[in-house]
Amino acid sequence: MGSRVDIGLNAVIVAVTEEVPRILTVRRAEDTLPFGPLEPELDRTLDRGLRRWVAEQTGLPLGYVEQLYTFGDRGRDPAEERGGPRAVSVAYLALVREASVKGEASWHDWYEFFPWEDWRDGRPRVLDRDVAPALESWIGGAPERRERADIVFGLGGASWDGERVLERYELLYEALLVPEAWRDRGEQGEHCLPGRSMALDHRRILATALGRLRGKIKYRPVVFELLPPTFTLLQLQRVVEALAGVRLHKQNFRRLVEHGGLVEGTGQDVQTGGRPAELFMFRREVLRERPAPGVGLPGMKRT
Amino acid sequence: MGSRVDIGLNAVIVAVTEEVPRILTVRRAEDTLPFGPLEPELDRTLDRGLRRWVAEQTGLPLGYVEQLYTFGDRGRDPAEERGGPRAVSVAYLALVREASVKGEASWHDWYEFFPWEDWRDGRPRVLDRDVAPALESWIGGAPERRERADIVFGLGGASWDGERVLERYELLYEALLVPEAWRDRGEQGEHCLPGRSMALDHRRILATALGRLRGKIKYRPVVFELLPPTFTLLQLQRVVEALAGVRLHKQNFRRLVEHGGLVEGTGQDVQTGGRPAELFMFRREVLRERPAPGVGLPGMKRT
DNA sequence: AAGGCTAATACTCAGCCATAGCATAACCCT
DNA sequence: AGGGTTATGCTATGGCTGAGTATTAGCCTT
Repeated sequence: MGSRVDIGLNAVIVAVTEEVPRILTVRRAEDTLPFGPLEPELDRTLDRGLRRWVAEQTGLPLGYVEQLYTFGDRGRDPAEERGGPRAVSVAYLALVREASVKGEASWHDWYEFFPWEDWRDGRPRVLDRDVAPALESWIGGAPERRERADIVFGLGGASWDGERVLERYELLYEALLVPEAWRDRGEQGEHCLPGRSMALDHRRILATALGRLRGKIKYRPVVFELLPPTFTLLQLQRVVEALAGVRLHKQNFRRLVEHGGLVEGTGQDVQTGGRPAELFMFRREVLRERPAPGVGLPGMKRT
Repeated sequence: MGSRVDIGLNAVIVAVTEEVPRILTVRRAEDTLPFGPLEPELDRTLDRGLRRWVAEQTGLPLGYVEQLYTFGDRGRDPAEERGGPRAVSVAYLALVREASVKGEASWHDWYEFFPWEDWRDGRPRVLDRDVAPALESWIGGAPERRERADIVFGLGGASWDGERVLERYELLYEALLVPEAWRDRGEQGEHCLPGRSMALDHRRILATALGRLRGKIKYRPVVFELLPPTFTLLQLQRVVEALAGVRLHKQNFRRLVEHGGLVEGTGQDVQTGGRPAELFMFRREVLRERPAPGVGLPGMKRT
C-alpha cells in the first residue's frame, strides 16, 4: 500500500456566543489549532480519535463533527525539512455550545484572523484601506492576477462571495500579505495586512472551515448545533449572521425559518428588552420534508 | 506528531460519453478504484502524487481534480487484521474527457454500481421491487429505522434527494443488503440487492464521489470539464442529466444556461438529426459575475 | 417534390418566492 | 403617559421557475 507518514488530526472547534463566532486555539509560540495524533491501536475511526484527545486536552465533549480536508503538502511543518517524516493532517470541523475549557485552550473571535470577512457592519474598512491597495501592487499589470483578485475579493464590479474564504486567504498568502508567507520563506515579514496569524498552515485550515460552514448552513440545519435547545428567532438570526458575516432582513428571516418548517414555537415567552419573544425549537421532522433544509441567505436564489 | 500509518490515494475518475456517466476501474479479484501510494520523497503535494501514478498506470492526464474525503476506519483493508499497518486513504474526484486508457483499466457505467440512483427514465424499478421490501424487513418495527429509511430513500411521502448517495449506500450496508457487508463479516452474502460491488470500501468512496459531484454541478461550472470545448446545448443538458440522474425540461434548461451567462454561442452550427444546433462554449467571465454559477436542477429553489 | 420526422429555438403564462418596506403589538423605562 | 425597543404581521413588487405551445430548419421516406 502507501508509504509510512505521520498522520495527525486537527480540529476547528466553533462556538457562537454574544453574536461572536469563536474558535478554540491553544497558545504555544503561536496560536495553534488543537492538534492530536491518530492512535492506530486505540482509535477505531478518525473522528473517534479526534473526540478522544479533544476531550483529554480540553475537557470538551464534541457533538457535531465533520471532516473538512486533508492537508499533506510537503513543507507544512518545518520539522519535515529537518529530516522528520512527512506530516499529513486530517482537519475536522466541530460545532459546540460554548463552554469553559481547561488547559491552555482559549476562545478567539475568528474575525480576528480574517478581518475582511465580517460584513455585518457594512463593507469592512480594511478592504479598501489595506487589502485593495496591497493587491493592486501585487497585480502589477498582469490581467490574470487582476481577474483573480477581482473574483475572490469582489473588486472591480464583481460580487462578494462569502464562501470564498480560503481562496481569499490563499491569494493573500501568495501575494506575501500575511506573515505566514514570509515565515515559511524564512524571511522577515513586510507590508502585511492586519489579522492575527497562526502556526504552521493553521490559518489555512481555519479558512477552509469558515468557508465550508458558511456554505453548509445554507442547506443543512447545522446552526442548531450552536444554539441551546430553545431560542428566540433573533438569537437564531444573530448566530446565522455571525457565521455568514452579513446582516439579514429580520422579517424575511423569520418568515423563512417558520414558513420553511425549520422551527416550531414552544408557546413560552422570554424577556428580551422589548416585547417578549417566543421561544422556538428545532423541528427535526424537517429533515423528512425538505431535501435541503437550511436557513437561507440573501442573494441565494442560485442564479 | 501523529503515528506512523500507511497512506494511499484513491481516484474516482469520471467521464461522460453517450449520455452514460462512467468511472475508471481496475479489474483485480474485484472491481477496484485506481489506487496508488503517496511517495513522500517524490510528491510535493497529495494531488501531484495522484496525477503522477494515474498517468503512470493508465496513461490518463488528469485535468480537474478535487479532494473528496479521507477514509481511515480500522478494518477498511483486511490486510490490517493480519497485522498490517493502519491503512488511511485520501480519495479524489477527477473529471476528464473520456479517452482510451492503457493497462487493466476500463470504464464502467456508474449506475451499474448504484441502479437506484438513475431516475432518468422515471422512478427506477429496483426501488419498489427490491429496495423497499428489503428495507421493510430491516425496519422491522423500529420507528427510528423507518424514519431514516424514509428520509434517505424518499419513501413514505419524503422526497428523493439526489445528493444523498452515500447515505443510501451506508444504509444498505448496515442493512446487510450489499455483498460488501457480508464479505466484511466473513460470511456468505444473502438477499443482496442488484448492483455491482467493489473491493474494500471502494463502493463507499464511489458513492461519496457521486453525491459530491451532484451537489457541485449546482453551484460551480464543473460540467464543462467533461465536455469538449464546444458543444450544443442538448449535449450539455445530457451530461448534466447523466450526472444528476434526472431529466430536465429542455426549454427551461436552455433559458437558464444562456440567460445565466454560463455559455456563449460560437455562431457555428452542427448537424444533429433535426434542425442544426448552434455550438456553444463556456463563458469564463461568469466566474466574475455570479457568486455561484451552476447549471441548476429542478426543485432547487432551496426552500 | 411532398409529407413526416427530429431537434432547435422562440414565446407565453401562471405560481411562487425573495426583497423590502409599512404597520401594529407588547413590554421596558423614565 | 410617552418614547424606546423588540417581536410579529402584512403587502406590493419583481424575478425566477415550471410547464406548455408554436415555429423553424434540416433530414428521410415515399
